[in-house]
Amino acid sequence: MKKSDRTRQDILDATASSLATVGYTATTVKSIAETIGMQDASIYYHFSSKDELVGEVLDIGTARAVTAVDQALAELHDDHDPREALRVAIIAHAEAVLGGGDYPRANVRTFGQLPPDLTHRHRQGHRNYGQIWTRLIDDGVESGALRDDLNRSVARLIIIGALCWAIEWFDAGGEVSAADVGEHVFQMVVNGLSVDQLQQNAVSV
Amino acid sequence: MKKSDRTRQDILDATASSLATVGYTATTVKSIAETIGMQDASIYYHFSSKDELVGEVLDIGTARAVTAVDQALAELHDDHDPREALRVAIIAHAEAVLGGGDYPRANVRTFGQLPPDLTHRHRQGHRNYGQIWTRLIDDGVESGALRDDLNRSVARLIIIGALCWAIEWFDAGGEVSAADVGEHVFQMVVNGLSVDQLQQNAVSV
DNA sequence: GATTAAATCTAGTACACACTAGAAAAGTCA
DNA sequence: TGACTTTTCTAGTGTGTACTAGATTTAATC
Repeated sequence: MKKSDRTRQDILDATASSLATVGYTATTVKSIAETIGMQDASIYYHFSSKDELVGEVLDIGTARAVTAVDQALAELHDDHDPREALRVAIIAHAEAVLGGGDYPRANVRTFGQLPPDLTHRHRQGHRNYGQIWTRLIDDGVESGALRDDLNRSVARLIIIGALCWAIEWFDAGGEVSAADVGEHVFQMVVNGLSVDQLQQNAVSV
Repeated sequence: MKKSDRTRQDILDATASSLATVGYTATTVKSIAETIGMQDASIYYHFSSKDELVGEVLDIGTARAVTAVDQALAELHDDHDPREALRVAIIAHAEAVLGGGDYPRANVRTFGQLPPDLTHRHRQGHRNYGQIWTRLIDDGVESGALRDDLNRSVARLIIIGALCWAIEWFDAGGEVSAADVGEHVFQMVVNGLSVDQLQQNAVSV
């Protein structure tokens, strides 16, 4: 029993790592097996198919991303500014997807290249994740902290998109940290790049 | 001679359409041939390999995106606000990639799922495209219109990322147009979502 | 209309892939 | 140690892929 669980975990880890770095197609059962020093056929003792294995990795990935954001939000004070909640969530997402483990990265990296079955399987998970952000934006608008003249759904997708796409260019070993990327996204989408009156005053004070 | 050119164009079009909708792996030589009513082997009379064909499609895609943005910028007045240039470029990009033809869409859609050779082949094209945006941001910062406290490279990549990822959720038949998405990205990253003093004044006037 | 060139097709090859069947090995426990 | 279970391996199958060779048809030219 113990042996099986450990091997199973090794397979999941190797798959997550491969998906996160080379994507779905280049992640072959054979390459996974080689990574952990097994024959490819042995994988099928633990998982009935490649897609079941990949599906499980992606499930773990979404769960971890949700947990990371939820946890960050839970640490806020009760009377926080809605913008601060957005900031905390954005940075948590950035750290989970860019700096975190292979599982959330595998999720974002393989988005758009999965076979229809797997895409469908994770639709609900993505919807749940989206709802966290929907609530954050709704809170901001309804409290008067965020503008009400933009389409909230579009705004939500733009924020998530900016964060997800960062996986394509982010360099884990570079000078810019995952949290830095999150902070930049927050500064841009909430405060804006423009030098406006408020900010000019703030600087001159 | 004429026949060959037309067939060649049909192959390119079918490939662009397939890449834009189902991605690189699901775009097979056989499926391309079926789309235009040919045998798969006949493709090889016009192109020496799948990747040469795909490469040509992607070249056309980048060229069209660059042209779209350049053209939009060329129509600006000489004494335009740097923010207006950014706005025009963002909307042009959004329309080219979301509302435009299959070629630019194929580019974004297949990003991150191409074999190494093809990725390398297009690195220079992407770099050139990025420089357009680098200049736009530099102009904005140096003229004092945009904030100087953020990493310009990160800011550039976040803007492009938000636009590129939109391809994953944008619905061409929906209520929100490609230009709307561009306008939202501009409003968010330049003016920000936050209701600040300036905007409150503007509303109250 | 005959000759040549261009374009497409038929029929295959070779290979990588996910996956299977059954034998062999490794581990477990009396 | 010996019987049993769990795990892994060896050796394959079938399928889909990019791609090739050579015959065959279609179009252009004189």
